[in-house]
Amino acid sequence: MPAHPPRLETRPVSVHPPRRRAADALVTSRFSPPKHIHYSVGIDTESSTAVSPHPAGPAWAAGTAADLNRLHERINGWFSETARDLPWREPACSPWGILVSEIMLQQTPVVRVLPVWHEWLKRWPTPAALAGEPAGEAVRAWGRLGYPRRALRLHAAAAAITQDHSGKVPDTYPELLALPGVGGYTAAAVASFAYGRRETVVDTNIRRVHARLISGTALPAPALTAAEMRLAASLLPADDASSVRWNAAVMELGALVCTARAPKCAACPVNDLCAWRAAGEPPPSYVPKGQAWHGTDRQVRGAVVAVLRQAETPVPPDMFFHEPADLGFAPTGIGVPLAALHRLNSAPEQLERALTGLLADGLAEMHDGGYRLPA
DNA sequence: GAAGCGTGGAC
DNA sequence: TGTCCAAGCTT
Repeated sequence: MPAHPPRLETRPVSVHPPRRRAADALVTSRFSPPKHIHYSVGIDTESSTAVSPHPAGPAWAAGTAADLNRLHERINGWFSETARDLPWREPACSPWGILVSEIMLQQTPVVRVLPVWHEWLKRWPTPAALAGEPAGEAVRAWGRLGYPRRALRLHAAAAAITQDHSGKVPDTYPELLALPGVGGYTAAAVASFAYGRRETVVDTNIRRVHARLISGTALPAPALTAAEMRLAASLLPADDASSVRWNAAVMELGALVCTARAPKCAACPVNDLCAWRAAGEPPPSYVPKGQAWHGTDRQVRGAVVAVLRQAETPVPPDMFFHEPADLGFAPTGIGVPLAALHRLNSAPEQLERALTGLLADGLAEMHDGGYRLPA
């Protein structure tokens, strides 16, 4: 059955912008609302599940324009007072800086990204600068952020931007989506935050806020659904500037207040409107399965990449399969990650799988009979 | 659609 | 200590 867009009822509503404090200058300047906002409120009239309240939810969720405006006012006001002064939110931050931040922030906490992001932008202030160096340098500079394939893809994205976009980060969703390592979330986030476009940004924070506030559930579904996208789109303010601010504000609310564990409902600007609270905070309907770590191939891969990051010359296979002490390595330099690798006591087959996988993924290559990061 | 992919802080 | 989880993407 062909998909078709839901019918939308729209009507303009004017709202006053929240008061602005001097301390929020950095944040509010990038996410500055217009003097008079005219929301064109979209209500999904065909897919009632998208915006319908939890049966026990408060009256606001009837989905009227006034209700939606209340949400916008409250959450935007909270954002003005509470938003963190992150460097990629500064008006002077380039689209490249924002793209780099979005890739680094995938599955990775802000506090760990900050120092690496600063070093990265200092060393490679433009996509062309990064594209001009070997991919292995990107993996090295990635440090211990995790998921080093992201570094590889960011390097590939820089090359694509340099070759196909004259060195300028593209400003439309489809062009961004075509870049390596850029999926639906990141494409929408860069188009919104770097270029001020009206895009429906949906990340894990926003999904969780919507799940609780609107749907009345403790957690969103295991995977992003079409209904969630429709809901997010229906909540998005109509004009570009307001939509950008709303995207950032809801994400920040999920990151700081509406957290996965122990949400700080007392500090929430919309706690009286929350369907999940009104329903008595029912527990999640499913238990998310945590990722195993100890003893896994992933753990071995990580330890091997740590060795390659430290190595200045190709690493012979023997060094992975034998005790570093037996090979005469002091517990310094490359001896440190080697010792860590051997403490894992992984089976030779597991080590073999890790090395083979790294070669297949382009995170390692053979040179002079040894393994090294891609040159 | 499910599985695979890193890392370290918080509780 | 072990478990959970963080601005996802790719195959």
